[in-house]
This record gives sequence, C-alpha cells and structure tokens, in this order.
Amino acid sequence: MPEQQIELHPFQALEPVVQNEISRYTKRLFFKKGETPFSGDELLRYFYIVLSGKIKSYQLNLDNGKEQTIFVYREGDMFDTIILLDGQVHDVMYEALEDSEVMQLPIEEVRELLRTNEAFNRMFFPYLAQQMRHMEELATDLSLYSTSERLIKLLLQNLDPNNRLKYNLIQGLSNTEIAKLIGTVRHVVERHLKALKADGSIETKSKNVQILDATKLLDKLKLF
Amino acid sequence: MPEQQIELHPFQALEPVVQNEISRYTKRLFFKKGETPFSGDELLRYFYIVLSGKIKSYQLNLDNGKEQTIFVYREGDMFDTIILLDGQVHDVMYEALEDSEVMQLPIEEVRELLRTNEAFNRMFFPYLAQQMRHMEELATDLSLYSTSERLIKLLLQNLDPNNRLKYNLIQGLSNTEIAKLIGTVRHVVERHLKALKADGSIETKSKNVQILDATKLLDKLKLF
DNA sequence: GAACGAATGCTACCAAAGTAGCATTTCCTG
DNA sequence: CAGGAAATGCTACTTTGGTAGCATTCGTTC
Repeated sequence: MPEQQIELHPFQALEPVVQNEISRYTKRLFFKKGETPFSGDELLRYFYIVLSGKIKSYQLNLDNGKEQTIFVYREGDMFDTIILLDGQVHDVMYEALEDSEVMQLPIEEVRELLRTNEAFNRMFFPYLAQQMRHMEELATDLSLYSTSERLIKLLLQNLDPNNRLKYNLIQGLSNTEIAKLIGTVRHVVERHLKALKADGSIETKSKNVQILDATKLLDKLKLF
Repeated sequence: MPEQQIELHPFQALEPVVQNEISRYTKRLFFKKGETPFSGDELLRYFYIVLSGKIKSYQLNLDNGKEQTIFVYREGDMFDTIILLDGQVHDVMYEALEDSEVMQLPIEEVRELLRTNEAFNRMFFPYLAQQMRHMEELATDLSLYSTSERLIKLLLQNLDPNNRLKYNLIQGLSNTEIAKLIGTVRHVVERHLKALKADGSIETKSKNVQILDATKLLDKLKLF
C-alpha cells in the first residue's frame, strides 16, 4: 500500500536534505518534562523537528483554567507548520510532556526548502495533510461523540500501529493529560475508566492503561 | 498591515495563473441549494474553487444523526485541500447551503502548480494556514467554551469584516445550520437566542439575526 | 526507608445541554 | 392567493458532564 511511504516518519525523508543544505544553522535543544519552551517570537524565527520525547501544543481557557491539547509531537513531528506557511503569530502554548530532544532550524531556510526543494515537498505535503486530518478529527469528535466514546476511541487508537499520531500515545500520560487530549477533565476520565475496569475491558496501573478486551470496547462504540 | 495580502480572496491571485496554464480543462459547475455534489471519487480527481454561493463540508454521526459543519466555502475558497496534499480519501460530506457556482480543475494540474508555480504557492500556503487556523479554532472552541459562548462568538465574528471566513456567514442560515456550525442542536441555539433577545442584545427576523448591542455581547464573553 | 508531591479514587451536588413532541409562523411555489 | 413545506417557538424531561473537596496510594528522591 502506498501509505507506507507516508507512515514512516517524515524526518527520515527530510534528513538527507537537511544534512546537505541547512545543517550549518541547526541546533539540538533539550527540554525537561514540564518545561514550556518557545517564548516570544522564537516560533516565528525557528522551525522545530522532534527527535525524541513528547511535546504538546495546547490552548487555554483563561476563565476556568481548562486546557485542550491540540497536538502531541513525537519523533519525526514538526512544528509550527502554520507559522511556516503564513508567518503570522500563532496563539497556542507548548509544553514538554517528557524529556525531549528537538532540532531547531531557521524558519526562513525551511521556507526556502518549501519553495525550491521537491524532495522536501514530497515529504512535507502529506505530513501537512496528516496534521489537518488530525485537527479535523479532533473537532468532529468533540462535537459528535460523547466523552466516553472519545475515551474508548483513544484507547483503541492507542493499540493501532498504523495510526502514527496516536499509537502508544497515552503510555506514561496521567489521567489529567488524557482528559486534556479528549476535551474533558480528569474526574470524568476516571469515572469512565472505572466503569471500563468494572466490566473487565481494561485494567490500569499507574500511568498505564492496559486493554484486556478490545472487542468489548469496539462494541461500546457501535461505529466503524 | 501585511495581512491585507492574505485577506483578499485567494482566487484573485490564482486567476491569472489559471487563465494561462490550465483553463483548457476547467469547467464551471452550478449546484442548487440542498444538493450534495461530489459523489464517489470526484474529489480525488478534481479540485474546486468557489465562485459564488455557500458550500459546506461536514461530518455526520450515524448513531444519532447529529452533524458538525467543518467549513463553509464561499467566493474564493478552495477544496479539497487535504486531498490535494496527500491524495487519500477524505471522509467528509459536502452540501450546497445556497445556489452556488464553482470552478472545477483537474487535481493533478493543481498539484503541478503546487510543485512548480511560485505565484500559486505564495497564494496557496497562507490560504492553507487559514484553513488550519480555522479548524484549530473550531476544535478548541468546542472544548473550551460553552455553547452560549460559542454562539455569541459566532455572532460577533459575523460582524467583523477582517474575518474573511466568518464575516456575514450566518446571513440566510437557519437556526439548524447555525447549530451545526457551533456543534450543538437547533433547540439549544434557540434557547440562547431567546435569552439574548430578552435582554435586548439582538433581534431576529427569519434567517437573519440582527445585533443591537455588540458591547453587551462582548461583556458576556469576558474574553479578549 | 522516610517524606514529599503527584496521581488516583471516591462521594455528593449542580448546571448545561441534549431529547421529545407539538403548536405556530413564515415563506416559497404553484 | 392557497397550500404545503420549512423554520421557529415552546414546555417538560433526562442525562451527561463539570465542580468541589477530601482520602488514599504511588513513586521518586533524599
């Protein structure tokens, strides 16, 4: 299937390009868990590629403190693609969910690649589409499905190795972080997890949800 | 401000390009209100630019029939950008909200433009970013704000001529369509509109909401 | 292994939003 | 201008999800 090309992480396709053309100005940066890097205009001047770890982008409701995670960037993911495309300020926050390592590239050089380098574009356009599909799915899930459906969906996607963005995503995340992924609060996540434990679909150790019966979860969705 | 360049609708920048290079295979299509065009693989083979009218893309929950409008395409808007970028099937539905006129281009030719035509890219990349920003806003609004906040936000954006995607958007839309835009159902929209009418913020004629006191609406948000 | 903070678990309560069914009004078309 | 479909308005009810506060467990680090 031709998707395989897309599924291997984009950075692999980028690497030779980067090596040849812009390695001079790139830098490796390390962030510790909990850090909120990228202050001020750094995201307007640099483009980032994740080498390891997990970094999320999220939005905050100032009135009640609720957060919505928009994207979790892992090995091979890149940001901020929106700023890359239009150069305008992007009102989101970033935070490292684990100790992470990223590569920093001057954004103007990446724009130059985008203008001139066909190999880069063959990698980058499908990757952009992946981000767009992810955001669209986030929006429609929030609107069309209940919290428990969104949670079950997340658990199932977590098992699916073809789903690059979600596979093994929640390993090591607290219930609070899981809540932010699916647009609710810790308490509601725990309420639903408790019900799933009670009927034997899953079991939980700390920061680790194990699925015992995926079919049972699928039944609860009645989707697909 | 440099945004002006972005705000004039993308098609204006595309037009000369289209005229010169791909006009031979383009076609004008007309859709009547309520039609759901683009069956099967048409969206995989053609790219569309709206000339007039309103066409929405939306997702459907098969269990309960609820719909979420993802995007309303008006003059100068283009779709399906996701398919353009990765060539994969895109699971959304389209419907004309008004009688509409679109231009149909062979998608491979648009991909060729994307690969080779810098003028096209100067127009297209910021437009892509606009679509991404819109979807991100949709997702975070659904998660972080209440239905009444989302409704008020929509009413205010409807007044803002700088907001190309939302300005004058709800003129001529039924309450049912407004509900689908903000991720709820007709009834809840009417409940909130009723409250806004009661305190004198707005008045409604059929398919037409008039804002009487924008400041009052802003106060209710406490945002910005 | 003691101590601290983070994470999880639980009970109780409240408010917002979704469901249902029907009446009335508007508007479009013949 | 009449008739029918679409849109709006309303009452009543149900459910889900969010809020609050506290107890317990886990796990990391001196």
